[in-house]
Amino acid sequence: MNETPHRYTAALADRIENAWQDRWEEEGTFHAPNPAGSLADPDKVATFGGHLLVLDMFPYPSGAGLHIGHPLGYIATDVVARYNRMLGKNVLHCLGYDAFGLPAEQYAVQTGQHPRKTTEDNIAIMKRQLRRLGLGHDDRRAIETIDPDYYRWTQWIFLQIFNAWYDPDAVRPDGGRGRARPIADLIAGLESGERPTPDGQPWADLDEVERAAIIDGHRLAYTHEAPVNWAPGLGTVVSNEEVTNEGLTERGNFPVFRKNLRQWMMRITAYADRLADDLDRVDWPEKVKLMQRNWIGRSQGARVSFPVVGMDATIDVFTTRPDTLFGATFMVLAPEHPLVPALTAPAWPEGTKAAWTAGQESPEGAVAAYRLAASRKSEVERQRETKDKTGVFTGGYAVNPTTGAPIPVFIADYVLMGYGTGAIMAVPGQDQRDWDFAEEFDLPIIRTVEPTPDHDPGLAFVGDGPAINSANDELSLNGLTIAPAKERMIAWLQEKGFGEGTINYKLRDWLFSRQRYWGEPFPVVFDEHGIVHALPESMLPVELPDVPDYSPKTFDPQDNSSSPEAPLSRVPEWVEVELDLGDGRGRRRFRRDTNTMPNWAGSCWYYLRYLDPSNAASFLDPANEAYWIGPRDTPVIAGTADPGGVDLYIGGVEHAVLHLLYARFWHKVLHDLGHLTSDEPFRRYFSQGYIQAPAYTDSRGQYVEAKEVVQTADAAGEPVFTYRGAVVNREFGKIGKSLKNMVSPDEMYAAYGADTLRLYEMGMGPLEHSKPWETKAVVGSLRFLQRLWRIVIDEDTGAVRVADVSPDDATLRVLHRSIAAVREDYATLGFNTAIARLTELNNALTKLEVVPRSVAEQLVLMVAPLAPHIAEELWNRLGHPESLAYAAFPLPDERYLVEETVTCVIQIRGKVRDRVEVPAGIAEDALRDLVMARPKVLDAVGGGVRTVIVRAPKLVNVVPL
RNA sequence: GCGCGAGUGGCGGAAUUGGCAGACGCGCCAGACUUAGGAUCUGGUGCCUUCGGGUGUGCGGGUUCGAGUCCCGCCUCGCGCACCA
Repeated sequence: MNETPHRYTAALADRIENAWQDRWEEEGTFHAPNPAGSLADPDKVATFGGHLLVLDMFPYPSGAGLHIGHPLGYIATDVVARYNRMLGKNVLHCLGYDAFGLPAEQYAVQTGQHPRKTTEDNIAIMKRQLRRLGLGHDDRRAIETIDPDYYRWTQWIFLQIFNAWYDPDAVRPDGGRGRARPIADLIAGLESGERPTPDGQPWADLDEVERAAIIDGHRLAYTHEAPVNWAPGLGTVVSNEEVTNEGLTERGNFPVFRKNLRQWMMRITAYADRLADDLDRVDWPEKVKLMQRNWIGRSQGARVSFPVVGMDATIDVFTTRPDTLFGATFMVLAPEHPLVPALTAPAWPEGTKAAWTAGQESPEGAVAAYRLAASRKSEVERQRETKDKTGVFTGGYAVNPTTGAPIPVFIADYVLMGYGTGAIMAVPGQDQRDWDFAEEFDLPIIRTVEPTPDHDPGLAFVGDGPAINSANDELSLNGLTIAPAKERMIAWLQEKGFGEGTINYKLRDWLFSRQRYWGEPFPVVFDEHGIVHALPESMLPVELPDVPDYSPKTFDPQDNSSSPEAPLSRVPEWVEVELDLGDGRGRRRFRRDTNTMPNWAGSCWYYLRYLDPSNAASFLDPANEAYWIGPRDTPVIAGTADPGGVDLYIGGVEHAVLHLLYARFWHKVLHDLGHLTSDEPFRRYFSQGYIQAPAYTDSRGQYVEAKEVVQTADAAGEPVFTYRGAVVNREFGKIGKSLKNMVSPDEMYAAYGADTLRLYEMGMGPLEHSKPWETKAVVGSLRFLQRLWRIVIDEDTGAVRVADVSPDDATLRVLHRSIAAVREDYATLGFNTAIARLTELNNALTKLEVVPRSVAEQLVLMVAPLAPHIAEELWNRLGHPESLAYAAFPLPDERYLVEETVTCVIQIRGKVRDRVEVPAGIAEDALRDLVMARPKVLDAVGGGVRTVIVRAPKLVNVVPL
């Protein structure tokens, strides 16, 4: 230790890193000036050559602190940010905290403290851990969603949405149709009679409650009584997006039941088309675009009405295959379908088959039993019992409009109430599910598409082919393939009034209220008629009151008879208020809403507040919006209109259909209402991989503490892992408490320093890949920094050891090739290859007796985005008192990028057999002559030459006869 | 089942338009320094080999002077969706 007192060690790194972090903070090194508002510095803005907004996903401060997987994306954005500052751009990079929500509340309940206390404690821990990483954040913009100055604007945005409706006919600036408009426009239209009321009654004749119902039926945020996802074990309802495909809550894995409750909804379905279409205008991973498209689930088809026999009613279905309507031999309704009771016949009609009755005396008994059984099943059970078709006959019949034939109507749980109309026309010939049901219940099967000759006669035919058995007196589809047959059928349905072409979506409206304490209160009140009133802006924020007990009322997770109880309902003095809403009606008594917003609310717009964090007059100054995220002249996707938005958003793929969809929706509403020039929030999104760490299971399959596992090798040299003497099994998985494989960044800071950790995480492999963490490999990154240090600093004396000499030609070539490659790699997020190139240069300089100052300085500048502290320190010791944060990134000199001579590879029959140094500009003929005279070539072509391929100057391939 | 992505040394991973496979790092081997080394430094390291060479990018075919890269057919793994009408 003593012999090299100035070696770069973890201890030295610790001193250097802390010192630079202090200096950056004192000098406000990473403060990005705004064009307008409280952070404005227009003169400084003008000094930059362009601007860049890089964004990390909004972190949630967990109680456990960070693990080494968390910083991966933060380091990557920091490298991009630092690199772009060195290119002369005004770079905005900051980080705030998403602090409302379930986990904080659960942690608070567990520890018996107020969620504000635990949340703030957790933020403090996370801030310390992240500061130690040396991220170049503008700390003036570190917002927190729980801050009333922030959620005041979350509530304000909610009111914007509440006070808006979607006008599908309004023309947008981009020429498309459909946009949000102020609700006042709708009311004015209703008042003037320009817009009729739904049932045609004059507006003036309606009472207050009736009017409110009509208006609320159009609002983009509305309360609605409908089946929602109720999780008794969590004590709250959750959105569709928060239910896993196993029918469990994303948080906590609690069973979810459908329950009719009045809840806040967001009319995201109004934006379904734009949310799907505009994916074409953003630069996102195809995989994530696909996930959103699947979630929106747009499908083209037709709505068809089937008259019910003996009733003045129709069963409406949605189908993507109207061309197969002639083959519809029965219908199936979801058990919950509202028409079921009316359809159910008093007695089994003539022709009822035994299999249709489930052994019951009457249709009523059969239907009731089946509906009861279906209602008792949780989502999990319904998902699990796939394939086996069950159902019962209602005793009712509907008429196939093409044939006039009565067809039986069944209920079955393979038809879901939540999709389409909750009813289907069953076409067993062309749909395997219907085929299975038809076989099970002995129903007729009519093929209406000619199957291919090799098609299994025991299966439905879903492929394309000519229509058969598809004609009546007015219409014949026979011979047509699917696409024209659909067209013809839709035209006929429309003409006859039986249906029309339509588009169906899987996307449902967004359930927006939660029965929890730790969230934003709704900025609304209800009057004595139950009518919702928005609070005037002057009453914002509606602060979250203290409650005697903030823990949610939870129930047995399986108890679907329970109902949610919001903690805010425990403070009647807060709930019951007397207010003057400024509507000219004076002080009146109201009830506040005891629900709170989901934590998606705060994270739906945080990136907007980053742009103008302390604006008290507005959520965001338009000048700041236009500057940072306004649409660009050069579109991010060629051939489309640039949507504007964040330049680079890096984060995990887990929010592909949650946060990323919700944020796009809010952004579009705010755009429609004229608050934003951009119409997408994130013009470029990059999905990072995960860091996985080894986890170990013992003989019982239990996870054991990974830190205590010892690795040895058996006789064959294969690794063996033992825990307290017992052999354990290694696997790789997500880092965390559950797998007992936590690795904290604090451990890495202590053992190696932050720069080493940064370098290691960026060097592991492509950012988008998931890759295994290996603590023992981190030393490679430390060695890199030690060599870098040694290039500049004498390890014995601590003196700067570079010399003011001119670099030799070979060194200049390595240097400039590195500069060109590293620039390219930084621009494309290829950090692992950038590090490889820097390592090569570093190793080349290590071998020099005398290191030229100019080369060392350029290396230091190039390393700076990755390992900023050591770079700043070396830059400083090299005699530059200013921070290198805004120093110009090295430029490659073209002269050193072209080689004078290159190694030409000589292949014989495609195999490398010889090499020769040739001038880079050698002519093809000269090279051929030179190569053909080589002894190895002469040996090989004794029998004559078939052909010679010359790719001057790098390759010649000689093919002998 | 449908869709998407990926398979390269012991490991993580590199390879413009098809043109020297394995950059860079870990590990491993040898050496230096050292009382010591799980520090640091230097060199080596795909596999096989009779040391000439042979062989090699999941498997099988194809195109080409030449294929990790392009085409066809499989296999395996990962992710997403899934009774979506």
